Amino acid sequence: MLRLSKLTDYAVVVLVRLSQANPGEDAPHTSPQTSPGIATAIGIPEPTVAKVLKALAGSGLVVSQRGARGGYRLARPLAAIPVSDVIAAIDGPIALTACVDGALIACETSSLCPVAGRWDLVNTAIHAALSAITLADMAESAIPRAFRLPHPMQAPHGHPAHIPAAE
Amino acid sequence: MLRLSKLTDYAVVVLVRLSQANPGEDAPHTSPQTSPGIATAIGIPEPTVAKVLKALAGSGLVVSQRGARGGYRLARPLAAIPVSDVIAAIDGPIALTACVDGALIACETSSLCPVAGRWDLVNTAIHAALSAITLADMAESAIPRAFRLPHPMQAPHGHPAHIPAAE
DNA sequence: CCATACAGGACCCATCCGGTCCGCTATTGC
DNA sequence: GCAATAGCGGACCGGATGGGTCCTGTATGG
Repeated sequence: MLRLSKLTDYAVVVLVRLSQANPGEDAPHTSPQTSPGIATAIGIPEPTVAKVLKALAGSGLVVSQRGARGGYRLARPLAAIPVSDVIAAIDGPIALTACVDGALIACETSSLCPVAGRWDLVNTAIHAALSAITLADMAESAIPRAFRLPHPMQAPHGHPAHIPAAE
Repeated sequence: MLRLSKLTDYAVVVLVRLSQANPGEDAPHTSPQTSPGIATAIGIPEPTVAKVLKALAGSGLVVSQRGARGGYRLARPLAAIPVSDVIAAIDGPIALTACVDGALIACETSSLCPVAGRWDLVNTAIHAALSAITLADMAESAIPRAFRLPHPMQAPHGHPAHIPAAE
């Protein structure tokens, strides 16, 4: 459950990649990265990357430069991008059910609304949890696990830490 | 995004309903409620309610009594049931992406795994947030809003507080 | 003026989920 | 002991959603 779209996952990868080739976020004169370039770098089909980038640009997470020598650039450093923003950019606003607060019209029509509880209570909690985690936190594991401090968490499992080597 | 299934919503309604006709949880001699009875009470098709009840019973949230005069009863009071349990019972374990920790085989095969971040970080945070909210918290709004204490939360909007009157 | 690269659509297909139905088993009451 | 009740477990189907692709337009730089 709570399945978030694969696109969101891609978005994180794209944003991290964007930050990697953008050493100085305060240096906007860095040449932007093209979507085909990013696609080949991270091993995701280009149209999909383009779609993700478009959504990201629409939400203001990245800035786009049209025309030749155009491309995308991070609008904010990773540390200033909570995952909630990424999710909202790709999958739409964070809401667990359709009957959150905008669907009261549908609730009015049916005399007995099957909603017994305030799901927005849950929504708020989830949004808060998601806002507390930034992309910088998630990107921390993108570096080889061997170089990371031994955390008291579970042993290394899964995630071969996305290798952008096959560029 | 973060769409949780309608079934989960139903599960909450069913559980709340179960608690309503179970005034004393410490009195197990109360006659259980049948799924068709609950279905007509809350206005949800019986097969669907039955499916929800089955999943709930499988996860131990409710106890079932087979045979004639059988039915379902709450295994725990609402205050002891976090929403995370309900979600896990209906929608399966709480995990945002398919590549959480069991899909490392698929990650090994592809040389470049599109996962740049540790989503389980997010998963853990969400699980914690969801575990902190119990059904009792959500059921609080099932009673008429006018009778509730003035909370510093947002103004009353949506959710006509599920009316089980059309029984 | 042309090549590049984003913008914004439409579009198709696989998958999943909500919903229904069937036969089976267990228990109670007559 | 029989029959009715009610949960159990599965299969099954249709609609909706999302992942993925493609095409046309537009803006920019050489």
